[in-house]
Amino acid sequence: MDTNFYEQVYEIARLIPKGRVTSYGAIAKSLGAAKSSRMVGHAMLYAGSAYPKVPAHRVVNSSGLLTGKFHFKPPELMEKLLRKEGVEVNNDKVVNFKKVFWNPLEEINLD
DNA sequence: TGAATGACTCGTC
DNA sequence: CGACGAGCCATTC
Repeated sequence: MDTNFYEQVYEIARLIPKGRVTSYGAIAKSLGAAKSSRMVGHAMLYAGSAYPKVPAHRVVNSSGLLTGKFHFKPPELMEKLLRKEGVEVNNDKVVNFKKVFWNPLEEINLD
């Protein structure tokens, strides 16, 4: 896919450190398209087809809710993976979201 | 080409 | 604090 937009999303998503999560808006913002947060979510759908695979489970909405968990093969996989990486998840939402939140804008350098 | 859709976000009630 | 509505943008039919 020459959809560079998605590629950028994957790039950011892949940069998400283990045990950390980020929001669609944050990724979109890092791409310079803060308003295209929805596209980030759509890109995540392609994540399964993308390679290397993208840790879509580390991407949640601005509230830390696992909005896209139902899109996983087993909807519970997302939460499972996050917990496995050390991210506490309760009621489909990330616990201490602010603490585990990973801001791409601060980590990524456009140098 | 116009209309519909979505793993979002924000402001109001 | 929870529910509702409108805005935004790229992709698809």
